[in-house]
Amino acid sequence: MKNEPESFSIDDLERVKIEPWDGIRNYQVRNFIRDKMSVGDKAYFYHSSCKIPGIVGMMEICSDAYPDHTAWNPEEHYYDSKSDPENPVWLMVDVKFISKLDEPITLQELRSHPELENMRILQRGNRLSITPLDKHHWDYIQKLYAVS
DNA sequence: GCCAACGTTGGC
DNA sequence: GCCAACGTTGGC
Repeated sequence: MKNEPESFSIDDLERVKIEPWDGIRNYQVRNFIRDKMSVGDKAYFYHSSCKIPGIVGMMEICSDAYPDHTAWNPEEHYYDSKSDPENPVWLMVDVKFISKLDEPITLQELRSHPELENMRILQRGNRLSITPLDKHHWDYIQKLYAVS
């Protein structure tokens, strides 16, 4: 799950422990959190659009998908007139902090492992802020995680 | 700041 | 339904 650390970082999550992952405004990503995610699933937190992009920690999904109310408020940056309480187009999930890496697993490092080359987040042109991970990719990164 | 890649929008 | 134009993402 990607986020720009300037808006919300792993340190922020460590501080608040649980956070609604709001602001999803892409249908593929919405369908993914709605249909494929379950409470108890784990996710890597990835910092994007920053000096050293990469995996910085781990978290757990701790809610089902529910309406993203920030889409209803014209004051909000992610306001979207298509969505309202009667017809909530956009959804979010709550995530819970698990751990933070002392040293991030950088994008550069991820790319250096041929075992990971098919990971969605590493594909050219991938723009989805949340991407599913194959189990073998998750497990492989777990090994990198253990030594970071 | 640049630019490739992609999703969305809207005219037709 | 097509597709050009536009906005956004995100690495570099």
